Amino acid sequence: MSEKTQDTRRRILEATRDALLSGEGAGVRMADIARRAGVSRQALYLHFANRAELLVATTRFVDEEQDVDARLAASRSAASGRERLARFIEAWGGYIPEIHPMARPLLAVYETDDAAREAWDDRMRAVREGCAAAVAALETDGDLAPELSAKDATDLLWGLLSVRNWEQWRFGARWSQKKYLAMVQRLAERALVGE
Amino acid sequence: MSEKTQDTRRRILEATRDALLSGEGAGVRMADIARRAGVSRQALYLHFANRAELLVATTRFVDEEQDVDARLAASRSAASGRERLARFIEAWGGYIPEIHPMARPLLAVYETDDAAREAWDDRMRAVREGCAAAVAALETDGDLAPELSAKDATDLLWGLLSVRNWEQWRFGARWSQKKYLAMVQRLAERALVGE
DNA sequence: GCGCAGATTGACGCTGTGTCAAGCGATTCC
DNA sequence: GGAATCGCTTGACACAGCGTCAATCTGCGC
Repeated sequence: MSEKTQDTRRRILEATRDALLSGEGAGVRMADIARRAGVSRQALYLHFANRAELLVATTRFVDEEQDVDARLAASRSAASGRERLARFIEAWGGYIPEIHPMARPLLAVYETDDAAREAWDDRMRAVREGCAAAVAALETDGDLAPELSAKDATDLLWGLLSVRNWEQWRFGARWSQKKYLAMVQRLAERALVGE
Repeated sequence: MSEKTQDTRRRILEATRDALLSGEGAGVRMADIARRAGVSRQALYLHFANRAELLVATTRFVDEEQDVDARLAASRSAASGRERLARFIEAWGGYIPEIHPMARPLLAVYETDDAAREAWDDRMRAVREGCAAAVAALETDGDLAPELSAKDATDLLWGLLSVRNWEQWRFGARWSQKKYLAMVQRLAERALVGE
């Protein structure tokens, strides 16, 4: 891959990100992206096999820009399990709004597009690992509700922190981001921590 | 509308329901439905303006068959607020699996199709009313967590009981329907009821 | 100057939705 | 018994958007 290749590729990714962020939402077409990148529609296919792959690459690109790993890692330094849980929710819940514009079109084709599903599931598995780590920390402290297995607690938390739930509460119920975070914190605490 | 018209319409609705139930999922095409109904593809358009409208009509049709209103109403006879909450979760949570095959393709076009969004939102508003009633009953008993307003509690419950959450826990986490119900019951109790 | 990589251009195939016009059989109306 | 009407069929078509292909162009390394 030459420097030029990398440059074009980058421009395409930025164009995709910007197109998605510009509010068009799920209706962003390959032709739109190409125009925005100042490149022919066919050039997109020289760099990405199809639309799904391009979307996936774009989420990864944005993840790197935003340094999501570092954000999620921050919760690791928490002193207690309960604090770690809170820090993780804060980190992930605060990150959702940033990736949501990218996530939306991906979710829109989730059912019909194998590549999109694969990519989304892959990212969500990473979130689940974060959930599992927080639950493990709780368990170590003896703070995990005794009636919950670690697996069930992880899945419970994972579900609470889903992007779909964020959409539901943020837009369906019209909660502010701040309120969303506060409510989910409270909910997770009550759901996972033993009395 | 003649008897024959009604008959054809009914056959189309049944064919749509069956096609959706037969596992094809969201990928059911107009042509498939027509073939199954033993009718020309164009006949579908004589009865329904477009695909979304047909899907919407099918969910209504199934709702009537299943008598969803009666199911949800059953919770109304509960003696206490807490029992009413439990009965409502049981009724709605138990109904989701039945309508899910119909709901899936509707949700798939939710973003792009106004009619579908309208219809789905309408049905979900009905669920929210059920949530609000359960929360009101809790409040009357003085069992609602004091830090929650009735509205927030309603939205919280509404979110927990969303179809997306059911999908997440049922398929993402691979919980059984029984486990889903038990977990959501526990979660709702802890989330809404004051100590 | 040669050759190749990266990009462009323009055309095409495909799928699935929705539209249109002509026609056909059964029922109804007088 | 003929005409009008209704419900449906048949076959063709337009359109959007994705993905593909072949031919061509441009610029760089050597």
